[in-house]
Amino acid sequence: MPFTLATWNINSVRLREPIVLKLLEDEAPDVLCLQECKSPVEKIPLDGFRALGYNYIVARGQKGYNGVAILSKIPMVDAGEQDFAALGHARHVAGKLENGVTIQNFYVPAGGDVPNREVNEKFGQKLDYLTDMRDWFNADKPEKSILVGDLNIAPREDDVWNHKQLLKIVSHTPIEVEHLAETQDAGNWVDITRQDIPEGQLYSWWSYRAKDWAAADKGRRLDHVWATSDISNAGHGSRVLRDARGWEKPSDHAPVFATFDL
DNA sequence: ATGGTGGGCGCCCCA
Repeated sequence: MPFTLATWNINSVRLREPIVLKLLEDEAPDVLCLQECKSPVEKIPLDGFRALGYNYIVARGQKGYNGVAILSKIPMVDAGEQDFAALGHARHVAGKLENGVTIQNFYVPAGGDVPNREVNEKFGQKLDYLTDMRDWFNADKPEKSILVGDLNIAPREDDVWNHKQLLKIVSHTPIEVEHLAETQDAGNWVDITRQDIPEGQLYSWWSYRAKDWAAADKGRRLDHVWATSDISNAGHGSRVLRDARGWEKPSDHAPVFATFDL
């Protein structure tokens, strides 16, 4: 059975309930993973999602910051969470679907402005978060799993608008890219988006601070869809719904899609 | 070198 999944950093699920509903109505993915919900779980507006058939929902939240959720039309038979790097943040939730696939949904710390853990605690927390992910995957190798989320790292030269100009900018520094690669290797994860779209510039985030985000097109690919190597061949049809960045009251991220024939 | 915008919360944090 083929199923389609999307991941979207929504930057407040309460403020942007209308565009979440629009995405679910227009595109109808079987599974939608959200990050930066910025809401306690009990204040997430679930009724509208349920009315569209997303009856299986797991979420983790806290007041004002972070927060992740998985909305699914496919029954979920198990759920879990991990507090990587012991930050006490709602940055991870996992759900096992009835079809045997496990979804890992992550919101990796952004890491602040200065790429030096000696002077910027947040950068150290970001690296530690990735190291903890790596160790977790090494200790318990994932199988038949899909990892999605805002990983806050654009690893490839063509994942950013200007590689040289961003080498010292948090999200594209070599040490972050190295940490991400170690995490990816530890879980035998395959980058499905780049398996499908191997060539060319590809972004999923554009800053709010640009006068005209589309004209400037100074984007970064921060949002990812990975799959374990045992199911990576089933992945296809990846795309970034760039249009959503131009919707009414948009998130600064666009949704990333992939389809799996399993 | 800097400031630009946006969300949540409440006199400032975070992205």
